[in-house]
Order: sequence, then C-alpha cells, then structure tokens
Amino acid sequence: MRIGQLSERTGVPTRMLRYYEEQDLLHPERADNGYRQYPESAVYRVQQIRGLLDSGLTTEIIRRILPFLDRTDAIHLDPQCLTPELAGLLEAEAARIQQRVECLSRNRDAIHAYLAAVRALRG
Amino acid sequence: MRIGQLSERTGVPTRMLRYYEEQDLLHPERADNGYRQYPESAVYRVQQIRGLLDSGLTTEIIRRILPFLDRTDAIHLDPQCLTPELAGLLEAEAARIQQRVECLSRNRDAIHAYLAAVRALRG
DNA sequence: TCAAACTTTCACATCAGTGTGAAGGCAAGC
DNA sequence: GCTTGCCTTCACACTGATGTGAAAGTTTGA
Repeated sequence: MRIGQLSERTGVPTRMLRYYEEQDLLHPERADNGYRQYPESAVYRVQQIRGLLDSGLTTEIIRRILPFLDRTDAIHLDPQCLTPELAGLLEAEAARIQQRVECLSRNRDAIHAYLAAVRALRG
Repeated sequence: MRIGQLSERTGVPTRMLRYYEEQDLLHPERADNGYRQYPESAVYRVQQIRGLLDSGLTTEIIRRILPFLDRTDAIHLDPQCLTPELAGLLEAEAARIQQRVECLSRNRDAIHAYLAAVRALRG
C-alpha cells in the first residue's frame, strides 16, 4: 500500500512515516514512479513503533530492538546474528523497560488508591 | 538541604532541579540569602519525577498527578479538592499509564522470548 | 584577607519528535 | 487536455528536556 493509506489506517501522519523511514525504522519498497510501497505488515509495525515512542523509548533504542520484536519471529531466529554483545544489549534494554513498567505500575496504583480512598470517604 | 546536596544525593544535575521548579514540580523554600532550601522528602520526590520522566510522561502530566502520588498520602486525601473533572482526569491518566505498561510489558516479553529461543536452539 | 566552592539568574545551544508549507512530479476522472 | 489529489524532496520552525557557560553574590576555610 502507499503512504497515504498507511497513514489513514494507522492514524500516523505521512510526515512521521517518512521520518521513521529516515530513522531506519521502516523500509518500504519503491514503485517505478518513486512512490513508497508498504506491505500489509507495516500497519502492525507502525503501531508498534508508536506504542514504544509513546512509552518514552527513543527511535535509536527502537531501531535496535525492533528486529527482535517482529511478529514473524521465526525469520529472526538465526542465532548467528545474536552476538554476545547484542544479547547483552537486549538484556539491558529489557531491564530498563522493566524499570519503566515498575515505575508506571506503582504510580498507576497510587492514583487508583487515591481515587478509591476518596470514594470510600464519601460513602 | 541546598541544591548541590540534593543533586548529589539524587544524581540529577542542579540545572534540572531548577528546571523542575520552573515547571512547578518542586517548591523549595528560600533562605535569607536566596539559596533554595529543600526538605528531606525532596530526595524521594525527585526520584519519583525522574522515574516518571524516564517513563515518557511529560512535566505537564507529572505536575497534574504528582500531588496525588506523594508518600504522605494522608494529607492529600481532602476530598474537597477532588472535583469530578479532576477525578476524570486522573482516571484517564491512569488508563494511559496502563497502556504504556502493557506496551512495554509486551515488548519486554518479546525480547526475553527471543533470547530464550536462541539459547534453546544453541542448547 | 583571599581563594575555592557554592549559589543565584540569564541566555544561548542541542537533540528528538513533530508541524507545516513550498515546489514539483504522477495519476485518475471529467 | 485539465483539474484534482496523491506523491516526492527539501526546508524552516516549534516544543520539551537538557547541556553549558557567563556574570555576579555568598559561604567556608586556610
């Protein structure tokens, strides 16, 4: 599909889709006329990128972990490409993500607890 | 304590502590000479702010939810200050935080699954 | 008293993510 | 053919979070 349709289906402006490509997060083919050609899977890929960006990850981090997050895991399982360094990097990134999860969970719980307490007081 | 010590104890540059004050996240007293005076509790407060920023929340959102996240919950439980609008805002923010948590958890799991799969292949 | 280390405010710079618009090529319908 | 709408690249600008440095006042200790 072309960039306009991908934009419509994901709700992400075309400007951003081009930016993600520039940041090496998307790699659309090009038609003869130069138009970008996205596969169906790009819809999910874009949603994934958005979710990660909204969660505070930078495009640089996303670029590094994205190849291992694809739904079509199988094709990425070539162990050759996983050097010890890369494994360490992934471990570290997973740990940092876990930190975020814990911090956010804590604060979400605190908000809920506050709301519940006020409601209880009011009866 | 003064800004230098707070910086040292939290690992957050003084520049950032002043910025957080400008953003209404911190409210230190002032000594006679104009120096900022932070209470002991500021250490935890700063760590909380950092965690939330690192998780992708903006200072604006943090400013709005911070009053309800303090460890000294009791003093914030005055139901008078919780208008229906504010309650809705907090609910919405908690929901958005939950979205982040889910996205990050998913991707953390995917990284771990990838690493486990490669390790299994290698024996 | 003097120097070093701290503080203050102010300002300019950077980086990532995003908005917006110009100037032009391509495509589909009237 | 012409218009309309999508596409291309390029570029300038903004915002939020941060780095950095200048100029000046304060505190502390030799």
